[in-house]
Amino acid sequence: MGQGTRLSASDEKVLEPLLQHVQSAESGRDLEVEGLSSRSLVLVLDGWACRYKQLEDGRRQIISLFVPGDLSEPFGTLPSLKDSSIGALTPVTYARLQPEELQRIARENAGIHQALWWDLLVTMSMQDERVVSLGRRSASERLGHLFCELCARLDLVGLAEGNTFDMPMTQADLGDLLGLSTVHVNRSLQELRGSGLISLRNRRLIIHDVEELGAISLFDPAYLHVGNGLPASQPGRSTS
Amino acid sequence: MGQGTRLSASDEKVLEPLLQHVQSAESGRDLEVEGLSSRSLVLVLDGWACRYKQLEDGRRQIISLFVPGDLSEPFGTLPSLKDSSIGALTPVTYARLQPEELQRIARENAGIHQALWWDLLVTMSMQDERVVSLGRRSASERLGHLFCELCARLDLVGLAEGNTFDMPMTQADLGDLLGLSTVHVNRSLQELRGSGLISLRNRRLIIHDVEELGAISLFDPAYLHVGNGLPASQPGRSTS
DNA sequence: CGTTTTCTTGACAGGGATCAACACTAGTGG
DNA sequence: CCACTAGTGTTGATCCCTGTCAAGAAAACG
Repeated sequence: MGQGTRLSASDEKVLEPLLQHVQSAESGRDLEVEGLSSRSLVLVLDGWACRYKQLEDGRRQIISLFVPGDLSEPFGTLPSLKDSSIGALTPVTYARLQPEELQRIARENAGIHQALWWDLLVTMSMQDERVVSLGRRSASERLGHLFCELCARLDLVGLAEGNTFDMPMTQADLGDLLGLSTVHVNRSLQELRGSGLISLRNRRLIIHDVEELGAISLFDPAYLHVGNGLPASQPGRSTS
Repeated sequence: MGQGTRLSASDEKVLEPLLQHVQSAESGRDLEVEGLSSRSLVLVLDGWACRYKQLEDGRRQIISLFVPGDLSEPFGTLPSLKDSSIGALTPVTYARLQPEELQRIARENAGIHQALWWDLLVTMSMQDERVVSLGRRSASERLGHLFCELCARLDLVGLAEGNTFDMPMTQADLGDLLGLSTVHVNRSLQELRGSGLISLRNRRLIIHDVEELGAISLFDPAYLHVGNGLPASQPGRSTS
């Protein structure tokens, strides 16, 4: 999932039964709360959500972002990534899946199985790249890098028109995601606007010069693994 | 792997054949280089290594740390985490594994299979926690948090004596791992020493007050998932 | 419309980076 | 055993990126 484009039409049909428990949540609500022992998976259908951790003193860090098509836990079955919460950044429509159900389907369907491994791979790669951003990129580089990544991700699910797309995150949310204060996000954003690289009005982002924005933020799309197919082998699939 | 303690003696025996291709590398050398298409897995037997990315302008970010017992790629088979390099932080002895080989063993041995999933889970949890550190913790909090984590990890593989253990990383390495400059690492280290929380001489670290160090760095060991067994179900293992 | 959230701006403080020496330590070879 | 060298640790001085506080403008919303 993540990039469902990789799934064939018949694959998608297999997933339909999963979409029985469709729910929705308003912006700011939690879909899953930290520490809850029994957790289900969340497949975001519409809106943006995130996984985050909150420190005792209130500091908050968003760990990963979910746009439509994204699955909350890579491979849909690491039930113990539960020391973080899942929150809605906008009003969200989502399907709540039972891990066992997804596992059963994956077992019976090679395409789905591969797609899940691919999703896991991309998720981890993005996580790596986020570490690089937080550790070594400046504020505006982080923003530029994020926008380039989002443009690519949203394009895969048909939510980007060229280099324009909806970016419904609040500046405070961006700060929590990129490890910056709200005020500094605002100023860095203006810097990017000032250079003519982007426009951001009414929650709509236009990247005027993707090449240049990617260059200044040291963005190398390789880590998203789009275009290249699946890696040769995946483990765990013992039935042929 | 990761925390091999979870493996029974018979499990360990199964792994022995993997240890045929044992190699070693001097400090600073790369075990695997970014971009190389065919990669094998690295199981660290002795010494410390890391996975890192280097930006075009020279900035370097260490993404994860490998101590003895650690496997370079979670589940041993995400061959495309290859846009990063693996480097030796100290002289390292390691086994080079073929992904297919490990997969075969995992398929035939439930214990190994579970251990690999557990390793993947812990790896991802640590990665999450690193994101929180880089995004929201101050310099000395990051150091304190790292030391607490290391103490727990090394203890699992018998490399910690109480709260004392070898910490062979250079201050420059620490900077690259925690997103700080070398100089600032030095100063933050002195701050921790000054508070009487730690001693660090001759590459040997003593944590004098783990409780306190954990408290000031907002360290919550839950994410390491030690003590609690494996989560109820793992995917991908379709043969019973 | 008023109310609340979000966005902007300014002034100021501070954590952390950078540059540049200098002190140690350890390994090298004579 | 003693220079000699290279890498690492330590310090000081200085700069600047980013955080904090606070208040006003602009949107979003019921």
